[in-house]
Amino acid sequence: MRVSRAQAEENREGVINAASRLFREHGFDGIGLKDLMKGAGLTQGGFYKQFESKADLAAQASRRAMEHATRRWSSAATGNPDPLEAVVSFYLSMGHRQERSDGCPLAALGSDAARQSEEVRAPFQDGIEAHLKILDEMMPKSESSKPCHKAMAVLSLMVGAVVVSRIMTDEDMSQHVLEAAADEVRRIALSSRGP
Amino acid sequence: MRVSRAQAEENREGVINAASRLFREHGFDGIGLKDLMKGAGLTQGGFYKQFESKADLAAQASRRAMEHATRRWSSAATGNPDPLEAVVSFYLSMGHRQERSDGCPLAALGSDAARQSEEVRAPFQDGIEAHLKILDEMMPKSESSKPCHKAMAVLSLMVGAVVVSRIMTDEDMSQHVLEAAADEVRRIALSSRGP
DNA sequence: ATTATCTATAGATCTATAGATAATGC
DNA sequence: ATTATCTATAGATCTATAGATAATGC
Repeated sequence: MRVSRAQAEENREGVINAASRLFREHGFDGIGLKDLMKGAGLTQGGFYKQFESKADLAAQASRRAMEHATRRWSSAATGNPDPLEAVVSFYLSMGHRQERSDGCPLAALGSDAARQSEEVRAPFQDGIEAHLKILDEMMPKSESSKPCHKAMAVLSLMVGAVVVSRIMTDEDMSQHVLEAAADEVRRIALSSRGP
Repeated sequence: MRVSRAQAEENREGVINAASRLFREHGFDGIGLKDLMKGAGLTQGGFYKQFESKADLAAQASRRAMEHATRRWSSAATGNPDPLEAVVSFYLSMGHRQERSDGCPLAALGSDAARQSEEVRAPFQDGIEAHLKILDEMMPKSESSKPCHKAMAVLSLMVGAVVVSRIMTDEDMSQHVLEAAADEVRRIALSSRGP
């Protein structure tokens, strides 16, 4: 029954990784400890030897998910002639709309996260800052505006568009929302970029 | 114990109204039938004489909340010299950020709604269309673009900003996000409005 | 007589804990 | 001997149903 320390650590990571997907799919309140552990091939009983509480796992799984999302933005941006377009084209796509469990945690858990304790919201705060930093690099350098001003608007627009798009039952309108958001993101990035 | 038919109908409405607030506060999975009924001063037992299921109440409460939100936009807009500014100033405010249970259902329940059945998502779809119609009136008339193109981007931006703003633990940044979104909404509305 | 609401309960599931089991690590 | 994971369980809560109660509506 007992496994090596290395294996135990691997199992713990497995739970966090599974939870990062399962929470995005079902919400923090939509899945129980039994299924979270089963997601990593374990049983419920070991949970409290690995984590302080369900909120503790929620916090760690959210951090994992946000870091993964940040890396995805980062790698889409670096080495691309048009970094913003690269991000827009995967984020504001019907593919992203459909795969909640592997997509942006802000869109999948945003409304849920707002209801959580600081413990759970903190990793989102950090992840948002990391996203803004990446986005800000792509924005026109306007000396007058406050830090990340445009990046904040663009992130809000992108997250909001995916949330709204996922709610809609009308698939055509749903896609139209993503396209409208993409067009506007491009306009924001172009604005005042000239001389 | 039995009450008049008029009172019974009033009680039913009371449950829907209470639920429309309580779901926004706690999420669809974050509150049970007992507390939903208690919100209207009733006990759990009568629930299934009033509603088909919890999802049925979720759908009706969501419709009620979306209709209320639409009226709020509508009344802020009509009779105001600058309708968009009127909507922006209540929607993208710290006051709205803080009062989840009386605020926009899209921001409070967006991520949750995306996980629900069509039955529950349909009232959101209808409410989104109603919001877009109001917003579209305020947008510059561009003959070339598709219907509600800019309105869709503005709605996404506003919803996303409130969602992101509510997640953030850093209050200053949280307010900054709302301000950045407000600035960008104004820019979008102004763009290509000139000759 | 009908029925709106109540109390009570079934059966499932939730978070969390206790103690057994069996393999690691010393 | 220690400990990672297991089975089992406590106690609360969840959705949903059954049947009692008491007031309305005919």
